[in-house]
Amino acid sequence: MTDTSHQRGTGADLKRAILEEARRTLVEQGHPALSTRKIAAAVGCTATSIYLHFKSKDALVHALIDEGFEELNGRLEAAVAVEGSGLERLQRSARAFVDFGLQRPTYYEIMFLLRPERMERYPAEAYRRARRSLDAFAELASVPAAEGLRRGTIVLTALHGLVALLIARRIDASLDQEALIEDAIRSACVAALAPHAPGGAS
Amino acid sequence: MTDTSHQRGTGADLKRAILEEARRTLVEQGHPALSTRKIAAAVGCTATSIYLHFKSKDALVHALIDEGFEELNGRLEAAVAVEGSGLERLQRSARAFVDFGLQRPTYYEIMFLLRPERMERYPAEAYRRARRSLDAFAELASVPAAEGLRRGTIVLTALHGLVALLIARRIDASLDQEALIEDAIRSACVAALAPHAPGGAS
DNA sequence: CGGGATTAGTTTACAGTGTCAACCTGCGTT
DNA sequence: AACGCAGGTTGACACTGTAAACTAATCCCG
Repeated sequence: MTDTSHQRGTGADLKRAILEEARRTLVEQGHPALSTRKIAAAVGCTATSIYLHFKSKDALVHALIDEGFEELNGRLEAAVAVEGSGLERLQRSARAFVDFGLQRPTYYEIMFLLRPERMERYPAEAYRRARRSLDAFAELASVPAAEGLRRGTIVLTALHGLVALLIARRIDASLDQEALIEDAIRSACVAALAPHAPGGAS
Repeated sequence: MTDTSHQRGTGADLKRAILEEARRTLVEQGHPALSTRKIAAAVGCTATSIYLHFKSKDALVHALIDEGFEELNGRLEAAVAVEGSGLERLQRSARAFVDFGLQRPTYYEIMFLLRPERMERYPAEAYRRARRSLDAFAELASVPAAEGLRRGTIVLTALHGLVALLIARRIDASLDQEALIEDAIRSACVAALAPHAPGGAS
């Protein structure tokens, strides 16, 4: 028998199992329900074993954050790829961003709603990947070209506010949610591509 | 001696002291640093004594949330009161909202960044007061009148996203923050007062 | 084939957290 | 004087993340 009672597979199997269980808990019960002990119990190991495969609980969450950005970036790339005017593509990207947030609220939470200064440093290289959504908006909103980053950031903040308040159920229930989203996206995107607002110099 | 060693004042004094200490901790160290035991130690009572004056830790946080909304509403009312065109007043209100968030980030956190479903029910009556900021925006943005609530909500979401990402330091550091805020506010407010976007029927 | 070194787990323990139940204590009232 | 109660305490429970020390199996090398 290769089965030695403890040690499932090479040990990388346990890591996979931990990650899977963490993902399931995240999706089904949200980030605050993530507990090393609960994961360990579900997976059949002790809580401390998790630390053999992840430096800390935060590191485990980072892995899930990466998954989230992978999916989000995929959606954004797909949205940008479709033909259309600049405004159309920007709007489609925005819609993809919002849809991701509403369809994967628990992922959105760990990706955008967690205060980063309360977590261990998210590795710089991963952080760069996390910024790709912003880059997408910046590129599409580069009407005066030099202002792409600012315009893109403004679009991102508007969308983030929309998603954050929707997820938190802080939006008046009497509003038609779909109409609200449509309208908010249109406002943000049109403003981003507007020629140039008067008042600011340079 | 009226001093009976334990029992400071009528007991309402202790409640005040607890609230003060909680406020100080919140402002100086943020919401996650709020701990019943730490507050108790600082105030000179036991952790459980807090529960004589507050139903739960959440109830204590609710009290702080109320304080926050009191200040925010005051600022908004002051901003609206100043004379000017509708756009000007809307922009000033928006600016007041953003300034509040940046100057009182820890208050902003418990008011808007905490997932409400994870807290005990915030009393309905208090919740109404919390909505006054939205009402302010809705009133100012009531260009087609019937759409005031939607337009106001969109302004609120845009501002919230801006503040949330600024507080979380998720905004590219190379951007001029002041210019970003100005631009974001202008975009949101102008869009809110735009005559009517084409495309949507009715 | 024998024997360290390494790997992958475990047990135990620590320092926290919010909160509940039981107990005590001194004051005001009847 | 006795009662009751408001306001406090002690101690406990069930959690949390994680560090230290220990154990058992495997791998590689001489």
